[in-house]
Amino acid sequence: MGLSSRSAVAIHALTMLARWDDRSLTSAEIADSLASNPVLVRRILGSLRNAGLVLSTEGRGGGWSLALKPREISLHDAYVAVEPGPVLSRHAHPPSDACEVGRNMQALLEVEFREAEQAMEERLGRTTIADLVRRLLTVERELAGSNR
Amino acid sequence: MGLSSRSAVAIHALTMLARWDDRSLTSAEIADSLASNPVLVRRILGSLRNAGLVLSTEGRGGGWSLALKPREISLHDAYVAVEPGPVLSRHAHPPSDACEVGRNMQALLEVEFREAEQAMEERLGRTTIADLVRRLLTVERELAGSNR
DNA sequence: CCAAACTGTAACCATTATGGTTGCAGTAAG
DNA sequence: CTTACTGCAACCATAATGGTTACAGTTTGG
Repeated sequence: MGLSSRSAVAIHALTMLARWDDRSLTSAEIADSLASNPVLVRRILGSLRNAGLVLSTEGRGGGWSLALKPREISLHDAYVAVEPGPVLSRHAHPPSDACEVGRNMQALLEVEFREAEQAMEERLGRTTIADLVRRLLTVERELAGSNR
Repeated sequence: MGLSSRSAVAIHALTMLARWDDRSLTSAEIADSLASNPVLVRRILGSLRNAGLVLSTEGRGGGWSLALKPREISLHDAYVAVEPGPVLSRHAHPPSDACEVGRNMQALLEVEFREAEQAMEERLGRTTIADLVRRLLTVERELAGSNR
């Protein structure tokens, strides 16, 4: 399949925090929306907090809120905060040094893969959480109109 | 980590086939260069054959060769031939339909992730196996020169 | 005709990542 | 002092991955 769904969860959570930024949300509320569970949400929001994207407060009435404005958080920010490794995996083992191809392939591939990943990340950086909230509200408004 | 290393193996193998395109290579030779084993190589080359990139001949003296010219095979071709799923994973479960964010997030993310993946694939499509062989030979030539 | 050298597959294994879950300590508010 | 949170360790089931063995089928060379 590919990477984990952590990026999807992170972006989902950030969008919720931006959508209801007048109050703080609990990990249980976010887990409900994700049809997941609070511990998983806290794990991922913990990574986002380490990256300085969200804040958490403990104790009763605590919860999570954005540390930055929605327009200051890109999908790329969420992605790098929660996704550890590279998208395109390199050789499992270093290839044979005895082979002309083997001893050069890693370096050649490293360049190609890195640039391909950067292209993807650059594209992710073009959309912000604010963009998602705006589109979200547009869709909801149109739905409300058609249900009149 | 991320995706499998199948793309790396596939590109490695294609580069070997292009480098020594006067003869056919066996899965054992390619496995040697990869410091891996023949069965794994045959599995991946099998995918490349299904994609029409390589040919195999059975029996004694058999092996693998390119079905196209090296300049007609891009890294993207190898990537799509061996990599099944998308790079960026979507939600593990469909989110809650009761939540305003939940019921819209999948569609919004689908657009963003797809475009990001396309940016990556577009970049992979810009390099061909012929490019890799050329760079490979350049490096080897320089090494030979400095060892004089 | 037979042995050697290949591909093609199925089956299996160990390791790892992932999502999910339980349990519990710590903290803050009412 | 109880309630409602976060924080975190521990654990589980599942799936993907790379690796390996085994063996049937195919082609060539002697």
